[in-house]
Amino acid sequence: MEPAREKHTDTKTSLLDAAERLFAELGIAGASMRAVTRAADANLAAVHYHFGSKEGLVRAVFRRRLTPLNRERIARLDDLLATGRARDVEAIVEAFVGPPLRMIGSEPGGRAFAQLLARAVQEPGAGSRELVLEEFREVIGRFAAALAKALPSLSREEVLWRLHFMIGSLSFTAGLGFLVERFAGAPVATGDPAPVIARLVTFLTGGLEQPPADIGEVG
Amino acid sequence: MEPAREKHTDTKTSLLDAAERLFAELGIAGASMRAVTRAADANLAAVHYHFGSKEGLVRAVFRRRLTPLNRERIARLDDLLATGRARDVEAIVEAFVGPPLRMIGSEPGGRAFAQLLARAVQEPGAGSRELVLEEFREVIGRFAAALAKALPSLSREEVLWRLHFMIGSLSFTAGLGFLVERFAGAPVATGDPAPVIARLVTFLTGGLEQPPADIGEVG
DNA sequence: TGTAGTTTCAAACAGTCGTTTGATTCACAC
DNA sequence: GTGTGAATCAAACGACTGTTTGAAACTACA
Repeated sequence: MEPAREKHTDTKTSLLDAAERLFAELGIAGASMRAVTRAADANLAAVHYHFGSKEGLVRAVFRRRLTPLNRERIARLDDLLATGRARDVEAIVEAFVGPPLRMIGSEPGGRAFAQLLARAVQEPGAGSRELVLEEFREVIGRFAAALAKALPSLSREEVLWRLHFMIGSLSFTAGLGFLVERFAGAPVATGDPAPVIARLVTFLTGGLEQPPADIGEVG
Repeated sequence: MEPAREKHTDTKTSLLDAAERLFAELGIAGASMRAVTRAADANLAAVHYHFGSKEGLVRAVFRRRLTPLNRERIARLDDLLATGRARDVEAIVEAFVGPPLRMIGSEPGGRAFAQLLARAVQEPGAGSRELVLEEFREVIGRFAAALAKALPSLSREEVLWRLHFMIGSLSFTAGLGFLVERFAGAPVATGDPAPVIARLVTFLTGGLEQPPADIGEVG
């Protein structure tokens, strides 16, 4: 009755790849299981056999990339702290935004997954938001603490807000380079994310290093 | 055969209000017309009578708020340019992010619409992305030009990228304050968006005023 | 070759989707 | 009253949704 544990992952990964791509293109709600299984050259019932339900497939798609991604972020942060660069804001920012943006250029389904991830945080239903937030909890906590130490003039609340703004820029950028493409005609260099990372790190570092905002006076 | 032009807007606005709320809560694909018409105390066929189709309803929901919102942004920018504050980056930023964030606190469905808008830019299908981008075209162009003049050390491409990052932070913030709420327990002051606006303006101004990123060296 | 267990398959399940229809009700001019 | 077009209504359309079923195909060990 129970499906095999870690054996023939052939159709399983085919389903994950197809789901990743179609979820990104059509949205989670918009990608039907028939479309996913057709794209994966698998039978309609294969999803329920391997993942139990559509929601199970969604969770598996996210976990496959999100867990190692956040592991890399934390490893990079640990490396910074171990080598005495705990006050290097730019390096901390790079450790946060670098891995996901590099994933876009390196791994095959990276771009699709980045789009999917950017949308999932705000997309309701399917429990994708809760899952993503749970996967992010440790990373957020670690980087918030690191930024608080690197920017001692900021209150903890201020640090969290700026981390929030930072995630916003990253999410928007990871999701699409469309805005620049669309409004500038600038041929965004797909494949090499290094310039985008450099620009984003510069921008975010400037914002993080600002003196605390004066929120006393209300217009 | 043709529906009346600008007459009984009663059920029409009821449908718009209900659709705005449900689209934000459940997503555009997730909110069925049956749910919308039930929430609006209207007949199922009312949507097709007044808006032609679900896509027509979606477009109407966006247009109702987006057009005056962008008009206000441009009016504020014009005011800045007319009063000799063309180099005041902080004021330009405020003119861009202030109106949508203030809308959240002031108008009844403002919060729902902000959520909806934040998602629509990245949500595929239903043509909502194209519609929103079209509504934003003029605003993006105007603010890109203004920022380019206020920040003469930046190339046009660099300005567009930073505007892109800026929109990302704004979109993420307008969509939800959930991150700060979730990870800090900080009771985000709903109703009064002034502190959030002040924090965001400070952050973005710091990022915009950074010297150009060195994208020559690739790690 | 026999048999147990994993995986795949076609077919159907009940339910929901957006849309359409044709009749009915309503407001208002004559 | 009569007539006219806007507005609302219940009911149904075909298509599509996620899920379930039970049999068939396949693999591997005896």
